[in-house]
Amino acid sequence: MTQSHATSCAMDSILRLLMGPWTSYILWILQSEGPLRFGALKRKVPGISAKVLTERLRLLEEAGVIFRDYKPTIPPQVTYGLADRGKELAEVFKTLNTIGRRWAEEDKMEKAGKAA
Amino acid sequence: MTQSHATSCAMDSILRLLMGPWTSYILWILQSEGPLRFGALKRKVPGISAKVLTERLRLLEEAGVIFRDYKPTIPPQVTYGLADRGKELAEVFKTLNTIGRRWAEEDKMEKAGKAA
DNA sequence: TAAAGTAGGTACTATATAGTAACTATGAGT
DNA sequence: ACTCATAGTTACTATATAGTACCTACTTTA
Repeated sequence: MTQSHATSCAMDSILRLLMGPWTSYILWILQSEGPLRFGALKRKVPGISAKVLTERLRLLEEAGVIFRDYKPTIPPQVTYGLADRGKELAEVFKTLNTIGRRWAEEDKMEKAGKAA
Repeated sequence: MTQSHATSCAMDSILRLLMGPWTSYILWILQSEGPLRFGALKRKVPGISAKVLTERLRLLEEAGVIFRDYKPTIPPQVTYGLADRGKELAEVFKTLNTIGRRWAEEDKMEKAGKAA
């Protein structure tokens, strides 16, 4: 049995989406830099391959978290940006980020205390 | 290059923790049912193996999200429950859950609208 | 004497998927 | 004629890890 049985809550589908590799980083960039073209976005996420970036963007678009604006010029122009749902998520991100920072702080203090 | 390079933000480590298989489900149960013994918890997460449950619990404990209370009786009694950090996360969970539910609602409406 | 329950640990396998490299069409520039 | 850029796609490989099955020590109960 795979875990799909047990993942009944709505939150889980969001987590599953967000947790793909690079995903949170991609959203973070789109949130802080605004809409970007594929190539520009790829350059902002050093190390990601076109394949994986495409994969992630497709999933995020399908979930309605980002929009995709395709202009069939030559060469084509494809722009990605946060949709309403993405902006909603960005708020939660900020909370998680704050919590994460505080935890890291606490852990550091704890370690320093033990070392003393 | 693996993605570790790119995951600089604090939020990411939390997401990475939460997203392990079953993890959010485990936390959800501990939040709604209170502290549970290993066996009881395992029974509440149908389909999970002892190995994976142990693995997840260890990670959550290491992150300070849950506590582990070990009593070396025979047979041993080990109780797990939400620590302060876990309760903090539970708040974010509720937000995500609400958002997830609304999205699912919206998606359903959308689909119904298209079908008509 | 044997089975069952506790809380796991160990060894192995199977599979999903991240990563790599090469390829697509089109046009612009030199 | 050749290269570069765009926005991907396709085919292949490599690896991390979820899953399965079996093991531990000890006691209680039948």
